[in-house]
Amino acid sequence: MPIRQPSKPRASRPRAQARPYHHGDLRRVLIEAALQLAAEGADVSVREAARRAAVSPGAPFRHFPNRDALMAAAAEEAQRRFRAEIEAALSKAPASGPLARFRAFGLAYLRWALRNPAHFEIISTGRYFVHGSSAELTRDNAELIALTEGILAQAAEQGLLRSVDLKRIQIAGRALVYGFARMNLDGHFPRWGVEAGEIERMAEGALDLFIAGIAKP
Amino acid sequence: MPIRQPSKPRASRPRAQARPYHHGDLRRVLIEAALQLAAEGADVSVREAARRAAVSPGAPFRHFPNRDALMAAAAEEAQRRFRAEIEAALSKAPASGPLARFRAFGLAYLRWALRNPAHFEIISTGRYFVHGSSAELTRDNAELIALTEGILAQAAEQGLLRSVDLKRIQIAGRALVYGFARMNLDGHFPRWGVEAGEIERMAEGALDLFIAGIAKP
DNA sequence: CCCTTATGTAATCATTGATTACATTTCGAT
DNA sequence: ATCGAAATGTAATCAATGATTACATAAGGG
Repeated sequence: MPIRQPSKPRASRPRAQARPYHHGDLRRVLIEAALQLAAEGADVSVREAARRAAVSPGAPFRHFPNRDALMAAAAEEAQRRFRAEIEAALSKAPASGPLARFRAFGLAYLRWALRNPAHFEIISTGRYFVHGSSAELTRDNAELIALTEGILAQAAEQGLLRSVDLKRIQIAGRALVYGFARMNLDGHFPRWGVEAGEIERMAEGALDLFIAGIAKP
Repeated sequence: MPIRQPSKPRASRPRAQARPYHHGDLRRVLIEAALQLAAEGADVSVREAARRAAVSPGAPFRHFPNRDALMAAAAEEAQRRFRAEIEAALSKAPASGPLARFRAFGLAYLRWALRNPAHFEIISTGRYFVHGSSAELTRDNAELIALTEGILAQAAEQGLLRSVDLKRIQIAGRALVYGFARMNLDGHFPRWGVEAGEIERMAEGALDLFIAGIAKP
């Protein structure tokens, strides 16, 4: 695993070749290429990523033992961005009530998933690499879940919920936003897509319906 | 498109070869092989389906123009089974109230999806063939949606719902069951899987929570 | 009975993931 | 500074797969 961050390839003797033999930060570039390919809707192949990095087809295997490892690394990067966006949204509504924070969380989740469908798929689907093989991904995800559990616990403390079965609420809420994100991803909103924002408004409506359902009347 | 159902290959002159040159019903067998492969967790390849049918690698292309067409046919078959199970469940609760029927629908949906994850994926994911390329699949799915809309309309007529925004309820409910089914499919219930039935009970709980949320108190 | 059509086989090609042998660069120990 | 080991890239190669083409065989209607 290449950990060191090599400085820009030193301008040494072999000035003849345009590209230096060593790439500089191939690992990062390959991950970026994989994410870009996914975002373009193309299927991610190691060779195509290598092609985009202007490198031989075998080079990526110096950094990733196999295709799955590349996809796992790409998933970790995507998950970082996903999580950053959610935490940013929450930090903008710090003092609001627990249910408002719950809503902000769900909305940020939905917005990111709807706007980065291919990256959401890589993160969530466990088809591109063995699910659970990345400790970072597992930990990040667990922390997000713990975050919602904390918010729900606050809501329960303040007597805002009809039911105190927090686990059930948590799972149902997760299934709702996950389902919405995946329905979009899987092409279940054909004609709505024509007007951008329509799907996000539907998602917001579904989330509000759910929250109204769990809130004490 | 081979429509005719050929009778068992006639025992004519060339008795020497064990298998007759013509297969009998290769199309059906290939679809079955594809579904079986998916159910086993293997990725479905045309060649492997041909192998299972004991036929040359090129033979499937006499029945399907490409891999996607085979997958689409497999999806149609799976959808038929899915729909049959839902309609059977509904026919067993014909006279119950609309909310009970809504619940029965959701439960049948979840049970089938949880017990036939790979087939559910083929139906729903639009990754194995161009989503919308199969008119039968599209129609079947639309009819299932119309079914739930009818049930919800009944519930609204009888004043059982807190909100009359049926479209929103429909979408949210669909996202919930779809999300639960896909979370299972995508490996988001790791440790719960140890005890079979645990996931189904969680699904039932989430569904009941949702129904309690939309029902008038 | 023959001829058209449907259906299967065999050979072949491009793409892809993966491995191996070899070349070049980098870096630390001396 | 220099030398050798480790890191990193290239070239060649392999097996599997989707797909196409030329050819072989079966089925059934005139």
